[in-house]
Amino acid sequence: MKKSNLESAPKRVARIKPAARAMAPDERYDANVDHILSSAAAVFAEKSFGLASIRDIATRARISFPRIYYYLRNKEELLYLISRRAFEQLVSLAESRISSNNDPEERLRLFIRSHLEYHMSNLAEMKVLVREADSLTGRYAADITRLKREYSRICRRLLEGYAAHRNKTLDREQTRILTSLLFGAMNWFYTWYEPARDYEQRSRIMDECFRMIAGALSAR
Amino acid sequence: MKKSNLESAPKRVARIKPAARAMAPDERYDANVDHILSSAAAVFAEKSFGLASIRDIATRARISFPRIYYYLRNKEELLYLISRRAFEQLVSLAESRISSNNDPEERLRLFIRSHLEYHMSNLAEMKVLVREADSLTGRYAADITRLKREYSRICRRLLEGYAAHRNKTLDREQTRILTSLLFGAMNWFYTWYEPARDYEQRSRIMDECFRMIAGALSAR
DNA sequence: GTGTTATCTGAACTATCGTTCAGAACAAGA
DNA sequence: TCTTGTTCTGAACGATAGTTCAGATAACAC
Repeated sequence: MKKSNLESAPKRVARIKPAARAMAPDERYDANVDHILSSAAAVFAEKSFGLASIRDIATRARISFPRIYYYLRNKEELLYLISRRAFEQLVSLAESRISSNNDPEERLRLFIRSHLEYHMSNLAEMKVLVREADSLTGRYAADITRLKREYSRICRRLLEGYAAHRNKTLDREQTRILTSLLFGAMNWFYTWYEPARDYEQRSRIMDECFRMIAGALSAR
Repeated sequence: MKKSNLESAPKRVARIKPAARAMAPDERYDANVDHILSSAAAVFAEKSFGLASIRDIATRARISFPRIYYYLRNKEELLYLISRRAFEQLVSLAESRISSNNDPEERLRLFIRSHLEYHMSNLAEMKVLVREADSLTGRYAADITRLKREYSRICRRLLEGYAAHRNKTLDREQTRILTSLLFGAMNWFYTWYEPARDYEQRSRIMDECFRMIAGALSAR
């Protein structure tokens, strides 16, 4: 049985940890892919995609390097799957959070919290997502671009909703600019966040971020 | 005569374009280094540091690849000098802009304008600066970190000055967080700026950016 | 047990990388 | 023209990259 991750998902048996004994075959296969992907994310985050080697990733994952090719097609697919997973998780996390509330202000705030919380607990993945945004090519790139646009649209809608709620009118350009500025502010996060120092500031950070984008609507 | 770019600057003769005939030897040497560095910046911006090869850079610069080693020590030094130049230019541009004004609000606005204008006219360099921030090692890395801190401190000071001017008190944490959010918003710029589409929006973008950070101080 | 299929790995292949170097080409002063 | 030092390049180096594959090993059905 072989891998083909762009279209469908194959399933088979393996084990990376002896502990993972009691799993069903499919679960183990998925767990192995997971383990490889998170190791790859860590290595890509540390050395960047271009400077990281398959052998580095295998070492970090504590497996032999040809084993990676049993589960994944090639190096680019590693990056693709890391990115896809991250975006899918971001989208579904955001959607589940904002669905619980109807107040436009609260919805925007929840989106920011959702994005930053995911960022804080998935620093390696986010670093990869942000830095390697255009290291993918062809269908891989197209696929990720689509997801990114989807995610971005959620944010833009929330911003529009919040503006309307405050009786401010934003034209297309303003909405686009403000959305980009907000994503910039949030995506820069991994460059300065140090868990040991900043963990207790988490909600303050999220508040400041909301306050900032909210404030951008004040003076008009 | 040889190169040594961490400490002092060497000088000698060469010519990359026949046009650059009338230059003095030192000027030509510097012009050649410049030409190599800006070609390297373009290639690093396009393919990332890790994926770009010396041969790619030489091709882009239309020179033979060993020639790069006549002027520069190694690949890392290319990245180092690109980064150092960019930061030095950013610092001196910002300083010359804000020195012309004493109003705290205008000074902050001028800093933002300065940063974004530089960004807009040096997209490749900024992309490299932002993405390859930690691809340097040892003294190279230490040197750039120092410059970055210096530049960042300028911004922080301006933010503090502006807050004081509006009778808001910011504690250390808030200042740090807001500075980081502002830099994030600005440094994300290269990911969405398309000259053909956005050139006319330049000052609007800078205004929105200022309004955003100014607005962050409003609601307290 | 045997057979079958899924899983894994050592070894090897080719390409390309960063870097070096011996010497060619060139410029300039004598 | 000859000399001297600077500038440039073709060719080559060792290292390491991504990837493949034949065969070893393990898992399971019978």
